[in-house]
Amino acid sequence: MSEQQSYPSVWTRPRRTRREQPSLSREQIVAEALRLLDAEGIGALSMRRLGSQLGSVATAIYWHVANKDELIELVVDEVFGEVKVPVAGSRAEWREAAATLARDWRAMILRHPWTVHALDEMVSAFHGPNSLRLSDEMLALFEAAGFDLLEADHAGKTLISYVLGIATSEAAALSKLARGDQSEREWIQSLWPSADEAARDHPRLRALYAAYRDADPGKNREDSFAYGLERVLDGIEARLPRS
Amino acid sequence: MSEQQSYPSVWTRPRRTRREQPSLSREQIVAEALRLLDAEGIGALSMRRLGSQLGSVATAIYWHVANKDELIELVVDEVFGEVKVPVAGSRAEWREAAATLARDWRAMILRHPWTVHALDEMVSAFHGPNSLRLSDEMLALFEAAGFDLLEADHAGKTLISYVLGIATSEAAALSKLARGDQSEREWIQSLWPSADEAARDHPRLRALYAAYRDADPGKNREDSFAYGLERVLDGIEARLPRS
DNA sequence: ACAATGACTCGCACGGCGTACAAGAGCCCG
DNA sequence: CGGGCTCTTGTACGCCGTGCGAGTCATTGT
Repeated sequence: MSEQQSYPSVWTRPRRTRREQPSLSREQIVAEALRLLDAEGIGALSMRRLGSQLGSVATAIYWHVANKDELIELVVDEVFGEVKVPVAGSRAEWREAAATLARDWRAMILRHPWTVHALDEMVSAFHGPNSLRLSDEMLALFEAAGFDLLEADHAGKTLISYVLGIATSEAAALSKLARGDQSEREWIQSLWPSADEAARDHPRLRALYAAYRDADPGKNREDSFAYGLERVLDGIEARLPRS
Repeated sequence: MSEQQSYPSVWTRPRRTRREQPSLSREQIVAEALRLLDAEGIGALSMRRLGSQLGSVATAIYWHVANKDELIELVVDEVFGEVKVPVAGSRAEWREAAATLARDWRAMILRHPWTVHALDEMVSAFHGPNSLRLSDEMLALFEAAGFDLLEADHAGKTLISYVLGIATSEAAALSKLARGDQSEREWIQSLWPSADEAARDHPRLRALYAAYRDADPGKNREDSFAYGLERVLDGIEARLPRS
């Protein structure tokens, strides 16, 4: 469909497939964009590339989508759809439900680290159906725990700010690694010169690096996330009206 | 210096200013880049634009800086330099010191909302001198409070993850507004259709929007940040060995 | 039966981008 | 005087997003 060889005769030219349905659709475009983003990161998503991946051309996309930003908004709302909010009937269940939500949200960001580079579009995507649902369900979760509406909003924002902050750092590092600038070995090695340099003026940093020297970085990130999550939940739980 | 008119005579042509010192320097380039970023956002920073702003051309910059990413790393470390960590002698002072640090850090991000789009470069910039100092001083702050090295690291990461997460959201919204896509009035109006839409399926969201209807958005953000900050500090403080 | 409309797709062109590369220009040291 | 060092410039390449007009169907109105 994309190759334009010149056919020698009308007869050999393939009859235009009757247009049973449009060859492009918004869903198809969004799906392929998501595939590209997950596979190769934000740098690989260009309208030209996306068009050819769809067996078409860049400009054809503009019928279905206003511009690239809008396309990314759609993809962002799509991945918001992957986060499910657990329902908690009792206050006892609330803490575990909130923790599960936080872990799922972080996992979603780490599955799609390019979201980190789409923050502008995320602002708009917050009006998408999936993020509206997410916000609403989260509000419900915190209300069920015993907060009134406004404090439920604040508490929820607190939790997701923590998740967003830490997952964003992780995702940025991971996607930088994944883009193949350097392997994990080289990454650590590139750290050591500045660590030595730092040793002169910053003894605490040196001690910290030494402590992390031979640890599994993935496990470190998990532990660090889990630690902070407990602290944030502690702080929020302390505000709950005593049962 | 950038205009290349042909002079009619050797005499009218300005004598090449003897090169007392190079006409460009890394410091100068970084400073001008920062000015551009603060004034017009990340979209306005192109090597060509920066070059002409410096009375030169884009390619001249590459003598002083390897590439655009490295330039941004330098600017990012520069703004890290704006954050000062208060020293806390006693445990009693720790909480206020940590809160001050968090507020300063957020203020820095809101002063330079483009940092939000430079996350990849921030990962590298974490090896810059200013961020090393920042990390070290923060570690010291949490150690002084009574944590051992590793928990000080975790607790510090928790606090800055929260700050980063919430300030990032704020900055993304602010810089999108600032880019003039729409005024604050239009922004709120553009919210209402989707709020009405949301009302159908998401009654809690509607109630929340109504509650925020006539409030000052700036103050809301302040309150929200302050609330979460207290919760996070509560959660961390609860882990301190009892005095 | 035929024309008109609307839904899509495509080709072309514009102005911008980062940056590789090579040629200069001014200066210092021999 | 001449070579080499430091720094600046011009040119060029291959990308990018997207506005615009022309083309290609399927459907609808007459």
